[in-house]
Amino acid sequence: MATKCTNCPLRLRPIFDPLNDREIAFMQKFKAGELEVEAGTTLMMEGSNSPQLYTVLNGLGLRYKTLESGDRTVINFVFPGDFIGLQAGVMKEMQHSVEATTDMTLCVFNRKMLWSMFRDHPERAFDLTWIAAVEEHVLGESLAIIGHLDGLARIARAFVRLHDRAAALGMLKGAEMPLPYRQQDLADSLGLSLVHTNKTLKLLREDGVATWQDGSLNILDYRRLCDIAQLDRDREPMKRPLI
Amino acid sequence: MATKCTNCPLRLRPIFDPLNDREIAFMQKFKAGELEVEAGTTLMMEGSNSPQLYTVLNGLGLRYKTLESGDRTVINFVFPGDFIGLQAGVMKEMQHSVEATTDMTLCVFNRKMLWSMFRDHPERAFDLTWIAAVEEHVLGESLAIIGHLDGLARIARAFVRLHDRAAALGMLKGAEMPLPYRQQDLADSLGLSLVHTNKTLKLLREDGVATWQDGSLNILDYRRLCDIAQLDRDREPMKRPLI
DNA sequence: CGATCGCTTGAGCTATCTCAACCGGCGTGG
DNA sequence: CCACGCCGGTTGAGATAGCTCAAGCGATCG
Repeated sequence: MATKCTNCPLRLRPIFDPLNDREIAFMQKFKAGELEVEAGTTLMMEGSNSPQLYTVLNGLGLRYKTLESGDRTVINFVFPGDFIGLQAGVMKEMQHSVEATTDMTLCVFNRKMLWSMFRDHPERAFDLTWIAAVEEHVLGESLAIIGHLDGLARIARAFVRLHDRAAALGMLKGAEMPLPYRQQDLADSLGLSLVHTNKTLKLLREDGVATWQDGSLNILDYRRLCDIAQLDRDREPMKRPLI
Repeated sequence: MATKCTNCPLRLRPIFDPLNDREIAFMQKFKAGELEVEAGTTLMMEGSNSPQLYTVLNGLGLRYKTLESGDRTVINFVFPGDFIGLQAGVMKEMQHSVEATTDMTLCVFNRKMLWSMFRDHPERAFDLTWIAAVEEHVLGESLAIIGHLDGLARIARAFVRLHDRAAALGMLKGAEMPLPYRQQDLADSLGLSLVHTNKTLKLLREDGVATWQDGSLNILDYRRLCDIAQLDRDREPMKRPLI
C-alpha cells in the first residue's frame, strides 16, 4: 500500500521513473531523515516558512487553506509519493496548510539542499518542476469541476479520481480503498455543504454505485460512476500525467 | 502597459529579479523569435504538444479548459509577463488551452531549449519552478474562492485581484485598467452563470463600487470592494508572491 | 438590411444552503 | 463501571442564491 521506497528519499516520480544508483547515492546525502507523525499533526502551516520539505512515504493527509471568514477549503488529498512544501521551498512561505489525517511516514530533507539539487542534478530539478506542473493540472481540473458540475457529479468525479489514484499506487483491494477522511473534508474540497454531501452520498449508496463507510471507499459500479461524473468511461485512466 | 522588456526574452520573474548581462546573452541564444498574434488566436490547444513556449510581452489572453459536456471553464486571465506552455514543456501535453483575447506580442522559444536551461542555468530553472509554484498558489486561491464565497464576493475578489495585478504591472491609469473580456469569460472563471454575473455587476455598478464597461474596469471604492470580497482591506497587496 | 454578438432584464424553478434535531460510538472522569 | 460530552454521521424542513428559459436592445459586420 505504501510507495515501495526504502532507499529512495526523494521519490519525485514515484511510478514512472525510479532513480538510478548514482542518484540514489546523492539523495541519501540529501536526505535528512525519516519522520513518523501521528494522525492530526500539522505538517505545514499557512504563512509559515518551514525549513523542511517532505515526501510522503506512507499515510494520508490533507492540504487546506483557511479563509478570513474562518471557513476552510480543502485543496486536495495527500497520498503516498506526494511532495509537501514545494511552495515553501521556492517561495517565501506556504500558501496552504498540510495536516496528517492518518499516521504518516515522511522522508525529510532540508530546504537548503534544494538549491544544490538544482545545481548538480538538473534531472531531479526538472522532476520537481514536473511535479509542480502536475499539481497545477490537478487544481485546474478541480476548478473546472467545482465551477460546472452539480453536487452529485462532483462527488462522483472525486471518487473516480481517488479510485484511479489509489489504483496507480496499488492501494486498491478489489473495488475497495482506504479513505479515512470525514464527510466534512470531502464537502470542503468540493465546495458543498456537509448536509448536501451527506444526502448525495446516500443517493450513491442506495443506487448501488459506491459506498463510503468506516473510512473505506467501495466503488460498486465504476462505469455508472463515470457516467454520473460526466466522464468518458472508456478514457485511458493513465492519460492524466500523475494520477 | 507592457512589461518593459526589450532585451529580455525569458522574463521569468518580471518584477523582482531582472536578468544580468551574462544571462541575457544566453537567453538571446535561447530565444527563437518574437511572435505577433491577432486577437482570437489559439496559442495552445488542450491535448496538444506544442514545440514552442511563450512569454507574454504584450496583450491579454485567457486560459481555459473544455469539459466533456462542451462547457468551458476559464482557468485564469493571462497578463504580460506570464509564461505559457510550462505544462507542454515538462509534461506530455497541455491540459488547458490558451487564447489571445487582444492582439499579443509573445517571446517564443523552443521547448528543446528547456533542458539546456535546466542543465546550464539552474537559477533560471529555479525561477521556472517558482513560476509553477505561484501558479499553483493562484489556482488554490481560486478554488477557495469558488468553493466558499457567494457570487457577489467572488466577483469582488476577482476585481481586487485583477486590480492588484494590473497595478503591479503598471497597467493602471488612476482607478482604471483595461479588461477586454466578455462577461461570459468572467462568469466561466468564477463558476457563475452569465445572467447572474450580469446582475451582480449591475449591483456593484449601482452601488458605486466598481464599473466594468467597454473593456475597462474602474474601481471606484477599493476599500468597500475589499470588504465585499471579504478581504482584509489593509493587507499588503504584495504579500502574494507574484500577483 | 439581416445576422450575429454581447449585454440586459424579467420570471419561475430548483439545487443547495442553513438551521435544527437526533443517533451511535468512543473516550474520559468520577 | 457508569454517565456524560463530544464527534461524526444522518435526516427533516424551510429559505434562497443562483440557474434556466426567454425576450429585447444596440452595435458591428458582411
